[in-house]
Amino acid sequence: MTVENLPALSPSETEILRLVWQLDKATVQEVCEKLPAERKITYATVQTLLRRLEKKGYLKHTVNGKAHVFSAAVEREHVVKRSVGDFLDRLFGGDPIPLMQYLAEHGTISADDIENLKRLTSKQ
Amino acid sequence: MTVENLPALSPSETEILRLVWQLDKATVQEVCEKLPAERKITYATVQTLLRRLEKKGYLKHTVNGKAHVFSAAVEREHVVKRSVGDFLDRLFGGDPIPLMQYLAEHGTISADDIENLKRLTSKQ
DNA sequence: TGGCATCTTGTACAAGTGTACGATATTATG
DNA sequence: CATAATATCGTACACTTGTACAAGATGCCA
Repeated sequence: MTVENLPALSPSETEILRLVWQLDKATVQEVCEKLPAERKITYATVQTLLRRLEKKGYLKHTVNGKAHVFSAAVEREHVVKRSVGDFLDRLFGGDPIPLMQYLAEHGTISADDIENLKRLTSKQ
Repeated sequence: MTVENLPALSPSETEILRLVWQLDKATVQEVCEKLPAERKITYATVQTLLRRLEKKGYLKHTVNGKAHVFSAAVEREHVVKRSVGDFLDRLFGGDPIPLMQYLAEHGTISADDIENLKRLTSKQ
């Protein structure tokens, strides 16, 4: 399943999906624990979001005891690609340069980081 | 009015807002014309989105003849800052480096561009 | 085996979103 | 001034999203 055909991710769903990626496999509880403390959201809500992510095709689950263990059903790279692409289109008309510039100016990005990036791009 | 207090932008609203920025001032028609051809959306829909953007506080309008002329009510910089910040949080847990990397690897970004960015950051 | 703790499932519901029709107002034009 | 063209405004409506409760299922421990 390519990401292209899947329904779009809502902001909250994206957040949850990221945590599942980070944990590789995760139960509802584990995702809850990984949430930043200031993000007050109940177990039940996380559960619903995981369910929706599965229904949309982004996650699958296996059963372990009574708990569901969720994991990615599509490659993270693909999701990132589409998400960044969409974001870029909407906010910058598709041009990545202004975003790079913004990050370079306002992000906590050092000259070293950029040096590394430069190496990355020139290496192919 | 700082952007902080304003209701969040939906994807479609963001797209329309970007066009208004691009045009500086724009009527419904002008925004429609600026839309990419493959984006099939009616005049009425654009109108609604512009109205909602105004209601949310992102746009204001003056009247010229029978047409409304919309323009930004908040600084683009601020909106970009918040949008990028939110996006970064959701998809990358707030860390800009992976996004930079992604753009460097997959975007159409030349080594020259990066060189410029480097100059940008090291200059402060 | 009985119950506590923990899970999932079903369901809910208000608000937001994407999309747009129909009615009404306004302006330019013949 | 009548009318066509063009605007806006009110409204609609199905779908999504964010958030969550309540009820039923399941596994664990005494």
